[in-house]
Amino acid sequence: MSQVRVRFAPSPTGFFHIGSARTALFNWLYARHTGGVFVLRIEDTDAARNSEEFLRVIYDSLSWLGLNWDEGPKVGACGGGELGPYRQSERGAIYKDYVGRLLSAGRAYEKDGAVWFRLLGDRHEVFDEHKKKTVTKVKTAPVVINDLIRGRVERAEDEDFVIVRSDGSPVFHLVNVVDDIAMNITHVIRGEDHLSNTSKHVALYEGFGVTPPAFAHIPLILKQNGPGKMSKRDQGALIEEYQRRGFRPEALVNFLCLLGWNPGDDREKMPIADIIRLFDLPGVNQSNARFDEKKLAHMNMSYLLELPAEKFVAAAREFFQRQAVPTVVPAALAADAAYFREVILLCQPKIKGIEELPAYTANFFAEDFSIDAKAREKVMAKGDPSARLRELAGALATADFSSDLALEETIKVMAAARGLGFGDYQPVARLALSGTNVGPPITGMMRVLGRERVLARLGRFVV
RNA sequence: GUCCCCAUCGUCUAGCCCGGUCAGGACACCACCCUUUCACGGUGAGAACCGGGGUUCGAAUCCCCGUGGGGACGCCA
Repeated sequence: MSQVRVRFAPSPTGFFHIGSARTALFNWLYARHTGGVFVLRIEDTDAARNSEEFLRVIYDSLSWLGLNWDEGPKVGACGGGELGPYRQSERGAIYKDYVGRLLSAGRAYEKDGAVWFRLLGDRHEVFDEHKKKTVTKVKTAPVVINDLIRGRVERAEDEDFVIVRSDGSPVFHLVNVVDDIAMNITHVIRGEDHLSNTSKHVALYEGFGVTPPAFAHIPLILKQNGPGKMSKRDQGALIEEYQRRGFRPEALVNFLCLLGWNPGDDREKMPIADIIRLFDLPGVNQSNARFDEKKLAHMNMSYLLELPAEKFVAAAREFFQRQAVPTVVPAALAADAAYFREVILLCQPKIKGIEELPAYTANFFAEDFSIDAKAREKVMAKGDPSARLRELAGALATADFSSDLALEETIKVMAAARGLGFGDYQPVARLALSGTNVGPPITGMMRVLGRERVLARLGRFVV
């Protein structure tokens, strides 16, 4: 068989939905797995709802996820191709030509100013409960779809349908099929919500005298709470949201792959190259999957943890730069780059997401941090914190601040001399230094803050 | 209302096609360990074959019915 050609055909509505992302991803994976071509086609027939800005959302989201397209609108290194234009708003003449063929073959007719596709079979009038009106039903031979994921599906289309509106604009079913024919699409991989439409599409293929492509209907993503499929209004539905929150795209991609597909063994976290190698349509599940943000968050953390230092620092800086104006951010960005780097790397192993960073690191960039009342109460309730603080300040006055280990040693020696341990100093030191009882290792904090600031904070802290 | 798809722990899933395993893993939850706080990590516990009929020596696995969930029935895409 010739080269696989798949397509992703989003509509620029201003949102890039997580379900769309997975459809794009599965198409892309199949293209990469088979050495085929991934086509991006923009379904922007609804002129009123489209804009260049909305197109950007699509391009940005796909690029961020790493789903590069071989043919389609030219954006950066992506796009191009001989079978364009790849925006439906620019393909009017092609649709007109295809509709003309149907008209002259008697497979389409005009009624009420619109063009209708004519089904083949006996006709009779019947009252439709759902539409609350009398319609003309057509007794057609059932269409058989050999779905690559679902197997044999049979469905009979039973009413003629509009393919060109009375205002002259072509309808989705028509343009979809025409473009798939014109762009030599071999495999249509799309959401299960289109399974019922497929009988219409197959009828159109037959009308054009073209063998339909292979179909693969992937399961839907259901909202995590409540009934129904995920919609753009649901929590966690938008790709831009994850991008904005500093998620790792590779984590989101990995997570999305696992919604309805698996490598056949227990592996979950895996490099994209492995996924490409293992991915195949028959391995895709048939049942819908419920979205689980906790599992995604865990996957993201896992990727964050292993991110190389410079990439992590860059991701953090980028995230800080995009923040609206929380008080700590300007200070953090104004800070010395080397210092910023030290702070961020100190916190990398401790956080679950990039978005925690501003709050988590706030006390590194400002001296006027507040003291957490609960933490204070806890610390003050045990031992003699005020004495510990004085002793600590004394020891640190001459300590070596160049390494965590040296600091730890200094504190341990000083503690041992008094029959105490590191743990007797850690809580109060943390409270005085950061105002909380959580954070990165205390010696690391001291090293990064430096002697001067550490002593100042210890001295300033009132017991 | 009509049509289509689906059905294993709370969630994502392996196992199903080619019937025989203590029904496995991950997230979440709980306990313990590690520990310098908080995390990470480690160990362990609890947790599922939707129901009913068949077929069979034997059914999560094959068949039928029911129930439940999802989707489609636009001059939206």
